[in-house]
Formats: sequence, C-alpha cells, structure tokens
Amino acid sequence: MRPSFGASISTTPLARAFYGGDTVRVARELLGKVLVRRLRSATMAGVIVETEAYRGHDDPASHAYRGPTRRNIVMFGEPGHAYVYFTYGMHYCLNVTTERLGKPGAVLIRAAQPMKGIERMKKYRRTDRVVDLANGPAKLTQAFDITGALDGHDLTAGRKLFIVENNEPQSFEIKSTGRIGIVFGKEKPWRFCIKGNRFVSKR
DNA sequence: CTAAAGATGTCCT
DNA sequence: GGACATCTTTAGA
Repeated sequence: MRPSFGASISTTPLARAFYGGDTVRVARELLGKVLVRRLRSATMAGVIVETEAYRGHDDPASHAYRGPTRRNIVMFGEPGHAYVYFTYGMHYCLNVTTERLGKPGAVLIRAAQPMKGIERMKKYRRTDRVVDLANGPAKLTQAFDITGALDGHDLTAGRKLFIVENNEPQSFEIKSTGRIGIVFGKEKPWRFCIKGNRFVSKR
C-alpha cells in the first residue's frame, strides 16, 4: 500500500487566499483542480470539470439571498470551507465558500472526472460505469462519501476533504452557460465546465 | 431514446 | 402548503 496519495496527486491544499474574493472567479479557477477525499481506508480524487457560482444578496438563486439561516450559515463565514447541504429530501451537494467573513458566496462542485479510488467510488455509487460516478452534484457527493458531517469543514487543513493543484495540468477551454435546476437568476452565465469533457453532467 | 413520477428536509409565504 | 442548486426507476415512443 502506498503511504500517501500516489505520485501524481499533490498533498498541499489550496490556500485560503485562493478562495477569498470574487465567487465567479473562484468558480472558473476551480476547473482542472483536484478534489481529494481522504478516508481511513481509502483516498479518492477527481478533476473538477463543472462548477456553478452562487453569490449573496444580488443573486436570487443563492441560498444566502435572504440572509443567514441554520442551513446556510457557513456561506457567511470564512472562505475555504465546505458548505454541504441536503436537498430534495435525499441528496447532498458540495460547495466551497468564497468572498470574506460576513460576505456570503459559494461555488457548487457539480462534476468531477474520477482519478483515484475509482473502485471505492463504484461501491458507493452502486454502478460500474465510470462516467456515471460523479457527473452531477449529488452523484459526486455519493461517490466521495461526502455528507452533512463535512458541513463547515476547513478545506485548507489538508485533512478529510480538500482541493489541490493538478500536477499534470492539461490545457482546456472553459465554457460558461446559465445555471441548472433553478428558476430565478437563470440568465446569469455562472455555470462553468471544461469544454468537451465526458464527465460533465448531462442536459 | 425521452418523459413522468417518486423520494422528502429545509426554508419561505 | 409549496418550491427546491437532484437522481433513479419505470413506462412508452
């Protein structure tokens, strides 16, 4: 067994400064980065290929639009934390917080291309089709074993759940579109994905 | 292949 | 009570 992640995956989490600041910028720059989930018994990792930006009082589609609640309070805290919420009565979704303390913002991680721990992901997802492991926000949390227990988790600590640079960066084009599954704020082109990537969610 | 229905916590009116 | 940052299964073209 390898002691760590394997040669190709960095162990250094992105710093707080990466997350602090404009939410839309963070959403774009997260494409191509690597999401890492460390469990006692396994490590999973995948390249982020699809994101959506959710801002604050100026974004009616954002959970933070109407001010803080018990669910969304993490969005109002320090950047660089996980905001994990439960939706549709059965699914979790993973966001990373942005902006600065007191100013809400978050980026929804919608899809990832599995790199490592694929066998474990297949188990959690109950499917052998690799393209279906994390091509949607709730599929991704299922594949990476992310639940509400990780809500508020500090992504800069390098434990349990964090994001790193891709050691083998590839050039890609970024495509931006309207966000998915919402009513208000549809027209804002704040969904970003890697053009042509097979692991982007459908629709 | 597309379309519809069902599961159901949290927040809002 | 109703909407929702979703996914799966089933039914039908």
